[in-house]
Amino acid sequence: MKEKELRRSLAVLPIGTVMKLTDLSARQIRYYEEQGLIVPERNAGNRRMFSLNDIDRLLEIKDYLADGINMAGIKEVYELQKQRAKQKQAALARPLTDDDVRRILHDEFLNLGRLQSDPGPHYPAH
DNA sequence: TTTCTGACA
DNA sequence: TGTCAGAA
Repeated sequence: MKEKELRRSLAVLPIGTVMKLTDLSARQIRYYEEQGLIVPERNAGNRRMFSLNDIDRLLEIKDYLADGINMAGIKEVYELQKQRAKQKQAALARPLTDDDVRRILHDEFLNLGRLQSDPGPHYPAH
C-alpha cells in the first residue's frame, strides 16, 4: 500500500491543471505557497509542479477559507497537524495516555472557534 | 502558449 | 485578490 502514497506524491501537474481541478486562481495558489501552506516542486523551467496530495491540500485550504478561517488560522491548523504527526510517532514507543488524547481533542475544538477570520460577523458554527 | 515574479490605477 | 508588464 506504499505505491499509492508514492504516486499521490508525484508532482506532475502544472498550475493550469491545478486551477481547473481546484477552481482557485493562479494568484491564490501562488499566495498560499508564499504562506507556506503548500510546497509544490519546481521543474527545470522553474514551473511549479503539483502532486495529487497538493490538490487535496488546496481543496482543504479552500474549505477552511469557506468556513471563515484565515491564513494564520490555517497555518496553525497545519502546525498542530505536524505536532500531531510527531506525537503519533512517539505513540509507537509510548502509547497515548488518556491525558494526551484529552489535550489533543481539547485544542482541536478550541481552535475552530478561535481562528474565525477577524472581519466576519457571521457565525455558521451554530 | 503557459507560467514566473513583482507591483499597484 | 485581480491584473498588468516583461521575461523565459
